[in-house]
Amino acid sequence: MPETHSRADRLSATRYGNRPTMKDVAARAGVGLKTVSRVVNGEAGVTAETEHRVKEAIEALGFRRNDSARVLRKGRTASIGLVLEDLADPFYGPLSRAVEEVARANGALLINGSSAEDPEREQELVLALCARRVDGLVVIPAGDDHRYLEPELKAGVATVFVDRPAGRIDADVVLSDNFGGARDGVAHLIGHGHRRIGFIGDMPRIHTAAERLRGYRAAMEDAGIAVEDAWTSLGVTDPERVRRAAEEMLSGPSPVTAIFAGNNRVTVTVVRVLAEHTRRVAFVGFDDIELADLLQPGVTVVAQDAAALGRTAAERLFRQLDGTLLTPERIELPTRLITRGSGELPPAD
Amino acid sequence: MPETHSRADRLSATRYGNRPTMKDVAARAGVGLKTVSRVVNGEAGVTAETEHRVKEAIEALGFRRNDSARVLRKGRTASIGLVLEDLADPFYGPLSRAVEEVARANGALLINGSSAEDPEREQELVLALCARRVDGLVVIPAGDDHRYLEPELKAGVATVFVDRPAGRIDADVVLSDNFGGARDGVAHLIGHGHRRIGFIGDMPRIHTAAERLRGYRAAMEDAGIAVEDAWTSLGVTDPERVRRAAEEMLSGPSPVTAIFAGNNRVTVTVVRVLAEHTRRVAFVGFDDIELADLLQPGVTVVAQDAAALGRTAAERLFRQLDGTLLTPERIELPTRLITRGSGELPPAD
DNA sequence: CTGAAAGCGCTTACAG
DNA sequence: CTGAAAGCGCTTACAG
Repeated sequence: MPETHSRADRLSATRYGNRPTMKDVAARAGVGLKTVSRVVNGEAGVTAETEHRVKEAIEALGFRRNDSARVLRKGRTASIGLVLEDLADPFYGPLSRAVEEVARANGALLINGSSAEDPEREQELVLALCARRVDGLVVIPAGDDHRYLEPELKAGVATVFVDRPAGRIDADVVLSDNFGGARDGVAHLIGHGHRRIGFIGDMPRIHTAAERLRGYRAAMEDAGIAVEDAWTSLGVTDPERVRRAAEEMLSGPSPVTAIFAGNNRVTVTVVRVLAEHTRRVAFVGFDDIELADLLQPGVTVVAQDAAALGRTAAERLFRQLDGTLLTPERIELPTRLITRGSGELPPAD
Repeated sequence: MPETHSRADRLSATRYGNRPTMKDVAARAGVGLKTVSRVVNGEAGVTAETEHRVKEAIEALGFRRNDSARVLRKGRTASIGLVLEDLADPFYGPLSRAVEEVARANGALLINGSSAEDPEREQELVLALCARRVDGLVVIPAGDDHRYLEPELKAGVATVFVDRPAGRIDADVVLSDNFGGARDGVAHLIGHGHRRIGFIGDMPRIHTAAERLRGYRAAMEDAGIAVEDAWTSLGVTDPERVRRAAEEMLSGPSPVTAIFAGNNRVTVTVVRVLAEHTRRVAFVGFDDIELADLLQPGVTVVAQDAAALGRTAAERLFRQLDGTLLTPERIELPTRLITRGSGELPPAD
């Protein structure tokens, strides 16, 4: 029969303080502290009879080892921190899950936090994680100066940056080929006859946004097309701003005939604007989005592999912790152009 | 000038053990341990001069308080655990983020884990979190027997279940009105003239799947329609199974004229199948999905508010920790029918 | 096979 | 205003 306890019961007990400890178990089983420790940790050198008595005491008291205390003594916490921009962004779901799986395979738990694209909040979070003595850190940085991490790195906190590089420190980084992906995507539009192509991206201080813009410019230059100021727009990716940017590019005397979107948030809004638009405008977006194949036309994208970014970063993190890895590296993962229709539309004029 | 340290340097230092401690700071500043503690924690009663000296020592040594040690002494860890099915599922992104925001507002960090819909893995994760002495737990359960949590609840670990109820224990739970939402969605199809309506859902052991099926049956019964066996299909939500289920319902001598999907994973696949289908089939899905408004026709859904689920649960968790909350409750959040076209199609015959 | 002592890095309770 | 001692719940190193 399961006993039931009212919440009042639970609270009357000063929480946490009155949980049974190894000392309580030892007293009840009539053995020494170290013997309990041996049984709890499955160490050898305990007679079956003693072990049995200890296990009974553990069961009877509802003992559960306090890993906080263990950690203090052992040095490693078996936990890693993941700092990203926004847990709610679909791009980070598969990335987080991949990091978690690698952590799990290495016996570690994952502490997660969103920086909300705020450098101060990033630093606050990272340092809170360091204070908890996480063994390692996977960081999608919001800021561009990470010298605040120097003492931590020196103290041995493993660190890998993902999606964007670290600023002003030497650290491992795993990212997508943002430049090449954007260049290919824009070249694809040019290949389909477009010359007036717009670029709408995230804030220029964000590394991926800057790189993708650079890719756009490179493709245009390769084709000998001079980019007009009115064709590029960088800024926050909220729907209102992106919508305005798209509508401006699409109006006026010589509107763009194609748009390249700098990330998934931008894509969602631009696709909406284009759906309301009468003239057909070609479109390619960076990042794949769900159901992109079912829209009319299907949405052509430059896809990056978010899970692979997370997996690669986490694996490097644990290799740092093993001591296998000695030199910080920059790893670039390829992107993939997926053609579905929107990027293959010819210019409307 | 930022110094740079090779990874080898960092590793040669026995990690973690050789971080400066308060004792080191005290020695360097020529003060007692308690004085350092006072400065670090911003407590009153330290002269400006002493404080200054301590701060200099902290800076020089790169001291960062070890919160693991602090936690051991204080009792509360200022961290909460969130166990969900799959971090990569877009339904859980906004939910996690909402839990994180509430945690942050209460000064707590979030430890995150995926159960992968496996009851054993859920238990393993939950107990690992308890061993870390998280202050509270937000659980989207995979299993249906949570008696293993009894000792933890008794010890004062705050706990709130979300999306699905706890099994065999008395605990707070926050969920959507799965029954009512599904019933309304199916009634909507019936209102548009459908009588042969299919239901494709998740595994029947999952509470939400069972409730939504019950809602489907209730709507059919209210309309006096006898449900044929071939019209319902429950099981894993991977694309192959769902596709097969949909195709079977749509073929044969008297196919369904409408389909109700039990969750977002099912919706994505069914919408794909219907897009390939020549005959027009009406559709309503449980859970909203991105870009649903841009498909042809727009996808009518029964939307639940994932962020509200997370926020409500986390807020209750902290109210438990305050001692404000005394009786476990079941909170049901309403769903909302969003009509976009697919659910308003008339029967094809 | 078993256990007493010391210590991990902090905070608490107390004394000066 | 300041600090020495004890203790949080474990593990480590050692002795029997």
